[in-house]
Amino acid sequence: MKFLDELNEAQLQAVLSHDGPNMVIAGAGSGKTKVLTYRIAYLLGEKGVDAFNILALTFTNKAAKEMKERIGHIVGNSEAQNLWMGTFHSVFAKILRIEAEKIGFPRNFTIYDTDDSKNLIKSIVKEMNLDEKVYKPGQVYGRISSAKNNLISPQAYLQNAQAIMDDRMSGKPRVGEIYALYQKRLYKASAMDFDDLLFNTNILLRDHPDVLHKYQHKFKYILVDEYQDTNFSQYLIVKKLAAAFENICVVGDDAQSIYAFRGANIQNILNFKKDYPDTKMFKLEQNYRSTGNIVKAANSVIWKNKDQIKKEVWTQNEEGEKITVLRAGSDNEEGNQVASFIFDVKMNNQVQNKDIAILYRTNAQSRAMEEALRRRNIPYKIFGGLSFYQRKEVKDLLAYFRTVINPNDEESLKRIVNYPARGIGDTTLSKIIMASNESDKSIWYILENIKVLPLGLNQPTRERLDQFVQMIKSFASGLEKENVYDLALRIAQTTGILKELYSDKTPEGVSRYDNLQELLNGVKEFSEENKDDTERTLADFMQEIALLTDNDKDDEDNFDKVSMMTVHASKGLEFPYVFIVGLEENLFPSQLSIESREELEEERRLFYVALTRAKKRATLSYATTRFKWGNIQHSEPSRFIEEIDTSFLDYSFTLGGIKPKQTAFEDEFSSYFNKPKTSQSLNESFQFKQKPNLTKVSQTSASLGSVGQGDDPTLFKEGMAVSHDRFGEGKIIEIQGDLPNVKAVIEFKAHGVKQLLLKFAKLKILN
DNA sequence: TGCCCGGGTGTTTTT
DNA sequence: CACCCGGGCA
Repeated sequence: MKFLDELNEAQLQAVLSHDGPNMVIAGAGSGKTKVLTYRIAYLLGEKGVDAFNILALTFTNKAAKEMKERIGHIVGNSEAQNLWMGTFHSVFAKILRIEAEKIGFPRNFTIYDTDDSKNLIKSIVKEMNLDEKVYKPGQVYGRISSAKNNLISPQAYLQNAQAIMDDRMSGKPRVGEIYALYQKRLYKASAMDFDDLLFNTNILLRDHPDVLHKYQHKFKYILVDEYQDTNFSQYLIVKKLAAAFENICVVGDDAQSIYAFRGANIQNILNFKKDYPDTKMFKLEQNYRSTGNIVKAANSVIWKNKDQIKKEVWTQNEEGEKITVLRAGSDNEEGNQVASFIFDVKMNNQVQNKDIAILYRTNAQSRAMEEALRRRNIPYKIFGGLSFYQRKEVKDLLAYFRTVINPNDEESLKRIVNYPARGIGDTTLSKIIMASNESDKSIWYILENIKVLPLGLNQPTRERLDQFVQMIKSFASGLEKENVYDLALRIAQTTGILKELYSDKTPEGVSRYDNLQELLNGVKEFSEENKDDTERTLADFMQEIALLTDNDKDDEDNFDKVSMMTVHASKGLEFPYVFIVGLEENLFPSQLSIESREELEEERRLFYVALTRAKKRATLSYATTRFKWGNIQHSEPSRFIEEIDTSFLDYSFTLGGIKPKQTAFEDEFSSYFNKPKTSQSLNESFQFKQKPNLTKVSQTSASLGSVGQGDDPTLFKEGMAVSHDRFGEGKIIEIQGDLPNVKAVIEFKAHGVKQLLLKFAKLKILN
């Protein structure tokens, strides 16, 4: 095969070793995707393996799509089309639909997204009369998710000593019960959450040897990309499927494992050899992406980690420029420095915007960067954030689609039963929900029988509910015979959603309407993509969309913009010029991670990932003060900067930096002088919020004529009598926390005990 | 039913 | 600080 000469020796060996267990440790930028692609092409083209017998699992839909395209180029699209290639979730969702009945689910089960799951948990917490402040849906969901990723069922969870203790320690002893009820509700709704797609696949393969046998023999060759990011549930699926032939090839880089916090287990890659003693291991160590300086700097950092597979990434590329370090007095100034640096880089090196990326640890950091780029008229695009499919109006219409496909889907049903408003209020709904939970029948079942069930609802209400049921049924009758776009449009029109948004002429309303049009266009495209003769249904559309994220959509209008994203989101990407910002202790590495070695090592890997995105030049920046929770906080440079061997660093730019003592006012002032003086930017500079001044005043001197707000937080002591605008008079029982987030526990005469943040509470001292 | 206000809370992430 | 949520009120 002629394409094989495009590979280096290590890559070639990894491609040619087609049978048996193989592990490819692929350093950053070492041509990992190339090896996977050619390996599959080799199996297809040279070894005569049938595409239907190959299973390739990737981390994102995007990766799967790109790889399929590349393989298509080599062996032809029709052949590539037959590969089973996709994310764990999408591949096993497909299999679960085929085998659904075996584990007691209908084929049309709904996939709940994270929002659905959290809403469901929220209603369960309410039902159990638990405190929502204690049992926060997000946290409970996290617990349940990690249980599922470790294949711990609700029953097992309730008896799991570790889980019981953890929950007790965190003050949430009833998580196990919530989990059990949550699972019951999912079942009643014929729904699975993301983790269930993997959990239930495990159940399916465990309890049905015939099914296991079938897929073991179907997938004679299994390839797993980003193996370092698999969790236990995924690991076990792969292990079971591969057990018959052991033609399994995993590709990954332990140094780039950055998802442990959501259940990924780096041990999966470290222990692969134990599972398959015959493993042939290949190391791809030549980096084709970055300059010598960047590669060596990255090495010098990652070698500080204890947990790793020994390897040395090297490159033949030129040494390139050293890594620049920028130091700023504040987060805003950091933005300005980075923006002006970008400006210079563009001027001096003929660089396009799309060649540049700004990477940060947390999303919140994007704002200072945005403002600075905007002021210099540098176009940018932020990755991440609210996804198209999570927008309210989109979710609303999708909820109709979901209800039509699976009327048992309670989260969707609850969402739309009274939207657009049709006189079915909360009271009515809660009666129905209660009846549903008591009888263990779905809400839909109750609604279908609403006319004969004695729920204490009046005649007109029952009438309206019945009309709703009839409407959904009329849509459902079109599922099999109506063209998917026609049906979708009919739903959007008949329900009145389109009309409702069309009449809203505010900018937001217009944009919502546009979003619905975009969704409908998506359905139209989907129906026209129809390659085989079989008509694609609305259920097919939802199946495709449920596991899609914005990153998977092709971006049309991002052809020349600076990319801004979290380091996590940058994995697998590369840019000639990379700026890693906010390199400060307690930010990167994150405050949450500096206590244990394992977590700190993950932060270090994260930094390694960030650094190795850069092809030509990397710039690191930090600020000595930063706004956090509305306060200025002092910060120290990140240990990761110091961990880079100094011979690869260029500190000269930090010397001209503005002194850390500078006040925020001067900061804004200087930034004003640094930027092009167009009238527009002049206006913008006046729109700045004057954040720090107020805070400072209240922290240092006692209320200098503060606008009748309340007394200075430092003056409050335990035992004092105070008064509050709303709660009236009370007595301070306890003072907690540090300035400026001091909390007071106050017993009010009329309202009982409350905890108030002094900086907000506007408390007055009596006498 | 929807708006306003006070209060609470947060700042990895992806399927 | 900025955003979200729930409660109170019109």
